[in-house]
Amino acid sequence: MKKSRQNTAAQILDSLTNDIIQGEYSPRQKLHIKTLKDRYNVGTSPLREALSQLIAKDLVVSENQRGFYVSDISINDLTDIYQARAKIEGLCLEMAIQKGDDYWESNIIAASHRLAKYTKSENIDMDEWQNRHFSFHEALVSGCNSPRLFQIRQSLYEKSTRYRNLWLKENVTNFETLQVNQNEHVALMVLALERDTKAAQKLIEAHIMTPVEIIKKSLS
Amino acid sequence: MKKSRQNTAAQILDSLTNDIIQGEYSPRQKLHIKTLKDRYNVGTSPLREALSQLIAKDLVVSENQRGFYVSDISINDLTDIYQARAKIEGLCLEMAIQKGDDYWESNIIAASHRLAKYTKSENIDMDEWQNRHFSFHEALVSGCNSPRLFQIRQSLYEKSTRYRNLWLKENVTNFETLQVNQNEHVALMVLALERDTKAAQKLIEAHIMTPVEIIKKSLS
DNA sequence: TAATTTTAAAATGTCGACATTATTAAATTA
DNA sequence: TAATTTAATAATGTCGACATTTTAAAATTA
Repeated sequence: MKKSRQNTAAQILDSLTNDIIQGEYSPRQKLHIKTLKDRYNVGTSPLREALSQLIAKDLVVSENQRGFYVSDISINDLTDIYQARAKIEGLCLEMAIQKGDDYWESNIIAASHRLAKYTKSENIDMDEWQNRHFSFHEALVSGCNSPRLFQIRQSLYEKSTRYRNLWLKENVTNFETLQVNQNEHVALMVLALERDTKAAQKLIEAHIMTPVEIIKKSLS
Repeated sequence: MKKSRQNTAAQILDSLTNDIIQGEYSPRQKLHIKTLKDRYNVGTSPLREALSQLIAKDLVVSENQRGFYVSDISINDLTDIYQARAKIEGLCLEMAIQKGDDYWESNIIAASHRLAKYTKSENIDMDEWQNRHFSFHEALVSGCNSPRLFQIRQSLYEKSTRYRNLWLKENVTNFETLQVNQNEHVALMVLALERDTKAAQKLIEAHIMTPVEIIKKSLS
């Protein structure tokens, strides 16, 4: 019956990571061993191994003999994460523009087209939009060719997503914002293809920082 | 008898991290559960929890049912890590120069003095020199005020240290290099105090990349 | 009543045992 | 002899049990 190539610890790490990022658990919430064992149907060891990795990922904190808690959030941390993310994305973009080849260019054009088409359409499914949005930004930086920077980028994206989701719980994305945003996407593509490093970097940083003020307000 | 405020998993994580970075274990070396249990005098759970965190830190890799291995090294990874580190250090320095106050300035001057004095001295203990060198660079970026970037910086530093140590196993640092290097340190201080962001950034990136070529050769 | 101490309950962290899977060695076959 | 199959040995990953510590509740004292 055991078919999954993953071990229990890895599986539960995925589930927990997801549940925390999706806001299934609240900041500072206690993560009782017993409760989690029942919920995910696992034993002590793999569960604690997964929690250990979440500590390394800063999504969980622990105190000796006092168990595990979901990491706290704060305005300062929100700003710091988005700021760091903006800078890293700028770095990746810089390197991508330096090294990007014809395939890099064409992938950007393709991803941009898919995003633009969907943003203009009538009934927008936010999940699908997120996918296309994500793909576009990935296409932009995909030429950067630095596994480590990409890993850092991914890790920061994960953390920022958690903040965004905690916010989306109470707010609905409005469609005007999407359109305004879309102008920036087109501009980004143009700057990247023109290899205008400085301008592209400046714009991507601003673009990423856009939601910060909105999220800030909803956290107060 | 139990006095340490840390649990076993945290203690062994420290030991293992250290041993891997110091080159106690070789790249790709198998980490047998049984052997480690005996060596560090611990049970299965805390050991596996520590190994789980090391996986998240990229110092260890694992395959289901095939155990744990020390992460492999490669020329590509070496270059990537140092490159990323140089860029991140540049970012931190940029922010530090923007935000640094009088205390930041004075700390740089102080750390620079301690490093310069020791570099000129006759019998140099490399550990002490490393400390002062580390402190100087920390002083430079300490005004940056971004916990997340600092964390990334620390993590990359750890990884690069491993490469450096694998190299130092066979080589002895020569004292001329230290003197040449020292000129750059002074230059860095001056540029930082003059708030010349661009020049300081450029120099720190080059400074960090210096050892790459040397390590590259010794890994071939 | 408020503060402190004592007692009871719950939760954490560690261990060794065990089932499952991988690896090595021996035996069999071509 | 080389390749394959079978048997044995070893290692991994998971579980539940248990000792230790923390937390909550009850009892005691001032």
